Amino acid sequence: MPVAADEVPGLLEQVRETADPKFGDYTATLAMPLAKRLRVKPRDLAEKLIARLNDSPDFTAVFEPIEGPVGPGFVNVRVRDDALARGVAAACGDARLGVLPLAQPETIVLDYSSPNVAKPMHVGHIRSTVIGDALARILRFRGHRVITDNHLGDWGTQFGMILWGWKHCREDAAYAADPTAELGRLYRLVRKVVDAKPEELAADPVAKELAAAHPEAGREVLLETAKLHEGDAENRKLWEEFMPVCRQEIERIYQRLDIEFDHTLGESFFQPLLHGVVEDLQASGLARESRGAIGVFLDGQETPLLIRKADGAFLYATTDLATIAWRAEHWRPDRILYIVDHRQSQHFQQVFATARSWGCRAAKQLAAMELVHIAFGTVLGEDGKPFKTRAGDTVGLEALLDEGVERAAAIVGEGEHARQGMDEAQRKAVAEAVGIGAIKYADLSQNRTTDYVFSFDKMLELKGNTAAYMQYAVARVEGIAGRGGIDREALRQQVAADPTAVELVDPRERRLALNVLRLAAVLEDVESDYRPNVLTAWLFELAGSFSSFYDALPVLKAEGRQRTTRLALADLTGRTLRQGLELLGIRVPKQM
RNA sequence: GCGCCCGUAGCUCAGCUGGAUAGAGCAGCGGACUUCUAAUCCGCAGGUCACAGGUUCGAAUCCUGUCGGGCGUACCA
Repeated sequence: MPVAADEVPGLLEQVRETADPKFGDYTATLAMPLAKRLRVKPRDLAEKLIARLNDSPDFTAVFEPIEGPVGPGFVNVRVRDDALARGVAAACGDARLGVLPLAQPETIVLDYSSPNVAKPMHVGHIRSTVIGDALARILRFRGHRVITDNHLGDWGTQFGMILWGWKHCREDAAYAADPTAELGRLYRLVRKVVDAKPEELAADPVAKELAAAHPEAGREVLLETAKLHEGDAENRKLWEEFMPVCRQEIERIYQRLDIEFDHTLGESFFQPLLHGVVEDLQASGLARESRGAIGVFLDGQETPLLIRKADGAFLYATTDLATIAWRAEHWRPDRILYIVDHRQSQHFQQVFATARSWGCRAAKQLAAMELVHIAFGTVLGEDGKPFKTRAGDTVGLEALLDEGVERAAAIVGEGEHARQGMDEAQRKAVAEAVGIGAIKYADLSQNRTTDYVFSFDKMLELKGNTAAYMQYAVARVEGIAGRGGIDREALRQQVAADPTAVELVDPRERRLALNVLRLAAVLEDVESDYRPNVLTAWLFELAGSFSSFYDALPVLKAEGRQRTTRLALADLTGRTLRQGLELLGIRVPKQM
């Protein structure tokens, strides 16, 4: 058959799960396009293909013999029950649940979260943080060398605001009592003074008065920022004093979200390099002066990428370029992934294009590196507008987490008798896992490219496609093991050593087995489009097939091989669901 | 103006490198707890996939156009 070797992967892509079990487990659609090119009838081609497959011992070891093509030329296959059982047994005995580490791992840098210090974290940060963390965990689990870096905004105008506020309206007592809160207050106050709309200002007498007393506040704030950047001793000292306070505040939220970074190299870290970036780009002819500023003019771009303002200050494009070069030089990654909202897509397009053609020290590395902007949509309120409080402020991230946990706690408190035995500490841990899990899961289960409507009522429904549904399924597995006094480790060793101990009879056992063995394929799909929702969709399916299984088929009361089979399936499903949720950064309580 | 993204069930969304009757959840209706956690399960009902063309054996998916929405578009990040 004249098919070029490099076409094979594409053809194999045309094997997928069937839409309906009556067509078998998998279907291949490759006969139709291939037949067209070879100018033969699709069904004839499919017939030949089937004959060869049926003759191949490798094929028949795993699949039932194929009877013939269906419809225009579909080739439908069904996995042999004994082969499926062997797969379950093998996964049971494997710490990685049957997922082989990648043969060719890459070094991948992930850039996500990146809050501005000194500004309270708000809903706007949740998507980048949660999606980035999940992708980092998934890529790492697959076997890649992952480097996570939190590119903190620690050098921008917001510090000018805080410095100005510090000098004009600080309250020392408040700062002594709670520095974070006072700095937060100063930031919010000065931001209003500087760029609030008239109606917003009217609603805040303190800010209004301050604005009236300092009509030049906006300019003065920029001046404070500029002084900091120029190395002014007083501002620099204050910056050094404020930074740990701000970092601590952010760290507390990350701890609650179970998020850790390998590095936190903020904008300030790259600040000494910025001058060189501009000189370099000018020298290479990529950047030139225009209207007093310096920008990179790219073909097909209406506007330049500005790297230095007319007043001499650098911009975030400058920092981004410096950062890319630094990472290329020091980490030599194959890929850098930026998990940043979709509004910055043009910015990244320009930054990436500039970096690729930039002839700096790391030029070779830069040219070979894959730079990816992983964009996501805006978080909206239930009114379909950007998520704000009733007063019109952005919603603080911490308050959001509190509310999620609080609502979850109310639900944990009521209902099922099994929960009545839990002590206070357990309930609290469950509420935290369910509440935070719900918030993370709601975000991750949405296709990241679209805007998403934030609704506690929906995410804490605790039915349907929510974190709690999966957590509950795991708790049920734990319940079986606990109630039955099962030594799970021994069970795993037993079935791994003797796969014939597993025998799939009931269609629900079969469906569960087919589903639970898909983890590796699903993670591969997640990586190909950087979409965690592929993982959540599968977890939901898996938990669903487990719930049906659990509901209809007794496990502990079964006997002999049937009992072993069901125990093995339950154990494997529990572990797999737990692993999947952990890859999303979601905690899984043993009991709930 | 130009560029990017998006219009799928009453609501919130999957599905988008073309595949068989378009899927979930919620809401609605009807069933299932003396039996391993009912935060569950089983069933019913509900859609001209914005619209119009085109490519194809086959289109929610690819191409073109129209309408509607969001975002971005020179010195914020």
